[in-house]
Amino acid sequence: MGRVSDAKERLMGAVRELIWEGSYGSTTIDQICEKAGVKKGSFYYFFDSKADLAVAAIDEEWGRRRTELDSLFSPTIPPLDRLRRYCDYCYRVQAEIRSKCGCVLGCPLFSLGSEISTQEDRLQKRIQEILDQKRKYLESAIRDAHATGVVHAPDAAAKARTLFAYYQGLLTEARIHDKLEILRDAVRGTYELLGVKGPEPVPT
Amino acid sequence: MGRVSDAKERLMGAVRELIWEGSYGSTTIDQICEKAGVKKGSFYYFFDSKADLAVAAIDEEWGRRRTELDSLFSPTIPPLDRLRRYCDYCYRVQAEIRSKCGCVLGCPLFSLGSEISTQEDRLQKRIQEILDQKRKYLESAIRDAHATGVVHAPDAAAKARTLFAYYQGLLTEARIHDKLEILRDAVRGTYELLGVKGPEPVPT
DNA sequence: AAAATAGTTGACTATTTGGTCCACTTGGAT
DNA sequence: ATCCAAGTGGACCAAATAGTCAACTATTTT
Repeated sequence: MGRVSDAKERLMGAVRELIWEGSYGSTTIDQICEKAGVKKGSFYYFFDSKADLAVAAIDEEWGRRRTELDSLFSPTIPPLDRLRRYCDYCYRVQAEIRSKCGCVLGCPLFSLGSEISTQEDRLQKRIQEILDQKRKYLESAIRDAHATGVVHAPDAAAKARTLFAYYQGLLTEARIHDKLEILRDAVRGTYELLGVKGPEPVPT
Repeated sequence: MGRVSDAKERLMGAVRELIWEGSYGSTTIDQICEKAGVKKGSFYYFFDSKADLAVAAIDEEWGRRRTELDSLFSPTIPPLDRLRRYCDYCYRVQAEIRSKCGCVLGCPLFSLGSEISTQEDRLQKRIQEILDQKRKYLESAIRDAHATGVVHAPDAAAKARTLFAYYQGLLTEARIHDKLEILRDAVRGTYELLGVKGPEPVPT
């Protein structure tokens, strides 16, 4: 009933782009509204604040990403292949964003989480939760790899933390140096970190 | 000749603290001036802008840090010990900052570099340079470790990039989750990543 | 067609912010 | 002692910013 609108979605899209391309602190509500083609009155009709919008925008995006990760990390795929394909996926995502906006932008959640760690409690909590969920994908892949005997990782959770820190570090380095090629190391680094026996697969 | 002052130093100290505890985008010139006990007129007497001050503040701090790193990574120390001691050092620094301001804050350069990657070109360049220099410490330790035969790392530069990404990822995770204990993994992760043969030393 | 609901608009306010200006003060060199 | 370079203070400005509000419009329900 009543009028219908996609202004809410446009606002979420706008804030995602602005934060990812720039930063949370440097994007203003006016900018968000302009990019979304929405007046401030409507902004405050849908959201209480920038932080409120950011939480909603992140949740929406995570819903989409999760289904992609679910398929990348499907238990039907050999565990090491999951990791290899995840590295490829990250590379492709970054390559795409670079060709679209001219810069490598890294992981939006990690950058945002780092930026606002001491501010915006609600937002921070949500980011922590999502990052924890992302790490779970690695953890189960590593556990399966251990069970298969292809790597030695009796403590899959610990290895996953290590691998996750490495991935996020790499992605952030790619952002800081605006260099896509940095991500080319991901597969090799993964294999080294996991101590994979046997020849490394050819990079794709 | 003329009047003397440490206002410049106070401003650099203030901006460092504010950016580290919060973020670049969220710290205003007014805040910096207040924290430093300096009026805006004096601010603009010494610096052109927030970015200009940030560059100066970073350079000054790097000068101090470098001498500490030089001693930590002294070639007279066995290469793996250098890395172990560096991990300890990072832990101590973070523990200290936490007891001082209540939060784990991670690596200020890395967080800042990620935040402003698409803005503030001059500042960004400087951060890239310093991060590159920091990585060199790891690189030479790894090269020495390879020469000693204690690890197999024919491409020391590549290994250093991997290890550096891991460290920075870990530090940023510690900031995001405000958990010091995350850093406890650093030594183990280092050994796994380098594929160190032999028993891991007891954690300190 | 009327009423109720959902969303839009633009004008408005108050505050914060970056930045300027210049008279003034302070301390060292002569 | 006095001159003058180095540094200070604070008033002031314009723009940017967050946030409010009431009148208005469009769509669905009855």
